Amino acid sequence: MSQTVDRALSILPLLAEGPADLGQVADRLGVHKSTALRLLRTLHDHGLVYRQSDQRYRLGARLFALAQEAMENLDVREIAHPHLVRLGEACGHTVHLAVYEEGEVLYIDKVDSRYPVRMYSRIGKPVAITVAAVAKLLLADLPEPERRAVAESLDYPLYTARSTPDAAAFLKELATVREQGWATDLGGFEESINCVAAPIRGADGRVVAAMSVSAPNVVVTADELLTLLPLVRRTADAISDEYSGRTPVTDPAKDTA
Amino acid sequence: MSQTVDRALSILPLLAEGPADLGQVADRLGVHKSTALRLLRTLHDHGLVYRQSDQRYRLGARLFALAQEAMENLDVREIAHPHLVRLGEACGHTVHLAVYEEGEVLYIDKVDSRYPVRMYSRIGKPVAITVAAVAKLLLADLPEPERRAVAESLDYPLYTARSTPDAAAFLKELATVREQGWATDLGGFEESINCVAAPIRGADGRVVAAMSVSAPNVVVTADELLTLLPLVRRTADAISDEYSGRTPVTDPAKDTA
DNA sequence: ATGGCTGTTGCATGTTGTGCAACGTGCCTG
DNA sequence: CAGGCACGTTGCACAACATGCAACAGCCAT
Repeated sequence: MSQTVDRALSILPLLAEGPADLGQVADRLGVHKSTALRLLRTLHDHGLVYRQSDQRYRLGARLFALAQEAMENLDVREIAHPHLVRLGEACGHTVHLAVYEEGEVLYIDKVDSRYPVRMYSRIGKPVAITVAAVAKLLLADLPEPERRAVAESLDYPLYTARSTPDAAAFLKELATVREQGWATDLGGFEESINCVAAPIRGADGRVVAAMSVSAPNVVVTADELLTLLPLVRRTADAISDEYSGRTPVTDPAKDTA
Repeated sequence: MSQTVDRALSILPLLAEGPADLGQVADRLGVHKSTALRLLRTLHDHGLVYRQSDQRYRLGARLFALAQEAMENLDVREIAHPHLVRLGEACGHTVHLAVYEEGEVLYIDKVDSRYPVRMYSRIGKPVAITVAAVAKLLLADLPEPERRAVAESLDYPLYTARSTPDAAAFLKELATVREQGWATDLGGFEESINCVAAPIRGADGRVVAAMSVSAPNVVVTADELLTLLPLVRRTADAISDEYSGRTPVTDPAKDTA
C-alpha cells in the first residue's frame, strides 16, 4: 500500500470533521508541515480540498461532482443481474427487477428459472402498479405528497377479487409495506400468481429498485412462497450493499477496532 | 506536487465515468499495471473505491459520505435552508442556493414547491455559469482581476438565442448585476425558464452565496416573476443577517414577511 | 519595533514508489 | 480436452520521489 497516498487520503476524513489549518493537519498525520503542505496542495489541485479565506482547509466541491457523476453512471441492473440469476437458480422461480420513474413502475430485468436469459421482450413494460409487490415497495418510499398525488391519480382496475380497490386502500397498504420493509402480491393481478418482494436501497437509504419472486399457485402455495422471503430480502440487501459501495466482507481477517 | 498522490487522485474522475478494470486504469494513467494496482488498493483501503463482483473498480461509499459531510460543513446552507423552504412555500416555485468555488458555480441546495425534499441528485451539478442568475451574482462579486480571468477562460455555449454570447457581453452583464444587487436569467439556458436571484453576503459584505427562484413561462411570465424580486431580496437579506451573526430576531421561526 | 506564530521554499538524504518479468488463474478457442 | 490468451497478482532491484530539516517570509500581538 502506498504510504504517500495513504497519508494524503487520511486528510480527507480529518477535514470532514471540520476545517483545519496546516499545523493541525501535519500534527494529526504525524508528518512534517512541509510534507502536509505538499499533500494538501495536491489534493487542492484535484479540487478535493478547498482553501477558505482564513487559509484553513476544508473539503472541496469536486467531491460533490464526483459523487454525483458516479451516482448517475450507476446501473442497478448491471449490479443486480448476477444476484438475480443466483436467486433464480436457487429457488427456481421467476425473478423480477423494477424501478419507479415518473409515475410508472417498470420492469428492467427478469430471470426465469428455466431459461436464465434476460427477456428484453417483457422488460420496459409498465407494471400493474396498484397491485404488484415491487410497485408497492417503490411507491411506499416516495415522499408523502408525491405518494398521495400518484395514488390518487391512478386507476384501480379490478384484475381479480383481491386487487387493490381504491386509493385509500392502496395508501393503507403502502403504509404497511413501508413499515415492514417487504411486500407481497397474493393473487391481486392474476388469481393464480403470488409474489414476494424486497427493496434495494442506495447509499442514502432511499429505495432505488425493487425485486420480487413470483410463482403460480400450482407450483407452490402462497405460504410456501413466503418461506422464501428471508432469501429474497438477503439478496436485495446484498445488491443494496454492492450498489451503495459498502463492502460487506472484503478481508475477513481485518476488522476496524 | 506529489506525483504518487496526483496519479492516485486522477483515478477518481476516471472511475466517475463508469466502472473500469485494472488494465483500463493503468492505460489511462500511463503507468504499469502493478502501479495502478497498488494505487487502487490504497484507494480501496480508504473506501474511496469499491471493487464490484466482476472485479471492476468503481467509486466507493466513503466518497459519498465525505461529500455529504463536506456539504454539511457549509454552514451557509444550514442557515439558509429554512428560509429557502419558507420562500418555496410562499411563492410555489423552485428555489436554488449556489456558491462559487474555484472557477465553478454549484448548487448546494434546492427546494421544489411540490416536494420540499432536498434533492441531492441535482446538487453538485455544475451550473451553466455564463447564463445562470446565481452565477452572475457570484462572479460579479469577485475581485476584478479574477473576474476577468474567469470570464475569459469560459466557454459561451449558445443554449438559446438569449444566452450570453461572449466574455465582453458577460463582463458587461456582471457590471450591471454588481451595480443593481440582483440578477435575472430570462430564457438564457432554457427558452421557457426564467429566474430571479439575490446575493447572500457575509459580515464583511462579500457575496458568499446566491439564491434564486425559477419558474417556467407557462406558469408565470417573466414580468410576474419579477414581482417576486422584493421577496427574494428580503429572504436573501434575512439569510445574510443570520449568517453574519447580525440576527435581529433570535427566533428563526419568525421572519419578516 | 520585535518576538512569536504561521505558511512557504530549496535541498541533501534514503525511504518508497516504480517498472519489469514471472507466476497463477479463469475463460474462450482451436 | 488441450492449448492459448488475457487478466490480476507477486517479488525484486533500482533510482526516482517524497521526506524532514533548516532557513526565509509575512502577519499579528505584544
